[in-house]
Amino acid sequence: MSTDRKDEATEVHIKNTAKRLFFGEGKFNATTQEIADAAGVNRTLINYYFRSRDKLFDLVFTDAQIYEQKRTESIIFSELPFKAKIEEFIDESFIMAKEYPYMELYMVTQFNQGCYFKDEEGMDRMLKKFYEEFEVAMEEGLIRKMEPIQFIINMISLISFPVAMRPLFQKSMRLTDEDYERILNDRKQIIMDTLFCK
Amino acid sequence: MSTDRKDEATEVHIKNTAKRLFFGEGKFNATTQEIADAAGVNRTLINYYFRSRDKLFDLVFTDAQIYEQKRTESIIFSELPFKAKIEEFIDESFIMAKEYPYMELYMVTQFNQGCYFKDEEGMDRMLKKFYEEFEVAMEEGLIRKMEPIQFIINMISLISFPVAMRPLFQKSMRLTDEDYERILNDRKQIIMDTLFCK
DNA sequence: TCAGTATTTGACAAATTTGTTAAACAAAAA
DNA sequence: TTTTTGTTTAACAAATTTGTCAAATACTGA
Repeated sequence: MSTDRKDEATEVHIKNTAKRLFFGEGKFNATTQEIADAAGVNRTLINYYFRSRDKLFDLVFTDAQIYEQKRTESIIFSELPFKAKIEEFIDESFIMAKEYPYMELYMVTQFNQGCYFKDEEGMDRMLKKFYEEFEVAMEEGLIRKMEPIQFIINMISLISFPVAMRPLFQKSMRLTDEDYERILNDRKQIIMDTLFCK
Repeated sequence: MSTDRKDEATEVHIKNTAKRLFFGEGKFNATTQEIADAAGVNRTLINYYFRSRDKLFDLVFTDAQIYEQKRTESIIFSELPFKAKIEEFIDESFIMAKEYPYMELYMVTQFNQGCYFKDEEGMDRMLKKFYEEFEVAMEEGLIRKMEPIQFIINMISLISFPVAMRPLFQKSMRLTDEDYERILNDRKQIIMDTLFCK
């Protein structure tokens, strides 16, 4: 039977290992051998469970995309007030970034290689809802006047870039691991202050 | 002779083509054959001029790093007032980003693979100078109170991320090329408004 | 022109990586 | 136990990619 515990364990274990290598360690070009070694399994099991290297890559990419969207959706359609939603999003993003600092970078490189976006409808629904609440917040003077898309770009940039670019920032500015951890911890407040007027 | 025009032409031409593929088109894993084809030369010329694929990659990486640092240095040590320096930096960055949108992304992936930073001394001099002027600007109430490093991270994030992440943003938010061009053009003002109080 | 030097090319070898297959092995059902 | 099904392994083949080398070509200065 293809649904017993053992089967799933190995299949899921390989996928999780790939996820860790891609998103956690930034090894975007891991070979099947490297993934198998990291998972402690025979290399050909990757072919057995996923047919090909590409199929495994696609699967991890799609999974991450869907997961991210679900996460964002649950915040946007929650009952929190606008500003609290943003705080929640920052918190969640930092938790995610702690485990998978290179995820966004990986997504971009995949999109560059011609991957396409999965759930366009869901994204449309989210953006519509966000735009509505954004308009209200702007009226209330919570945010400087600007296009909602610019606010979204600002927000995601301020959250994701420092995490994704950590090796570059840290090396070029000669910061220790402790320095950078502290800097990241301070960022939530900095980002809120930067995004909101009051 | 190894310094005549023809020699340099081919060598520089190959290097520029590699630069275009990496930084301009985001093809971080271009093979020697792909680079040679794009340059319209025989593949083995890459070995003739650069010994190995790795050496060529290193060279492009180092060149870009030095160029970026020089560019930043000339702004920081110019006679402009603080705020004008930031404006200048944004302008220059967008010009650069227009030709090489994936440069920063490439730098990060290279750093991830263990590349090291070249001119640490020069960077220290720049940071020292920047921190001094930053303190003054903060005293004058031009900027909200924060660590200078946080300001730098904010600035670079707001400038670079939207360019590097363009394929992701554009696809996930269903924006046309024209839409995104316009959004980027509006960003200089948005960034200045976001970074400065007055 | 001609010798000497630098550049370019194609053929080849080596290394790396992926995917297939048949056989061994393990677990569950008959 | 035997059969059946699903899982794991090693050996092999194929594809891709890199690097070397000798021969061919182009260029330079005497």
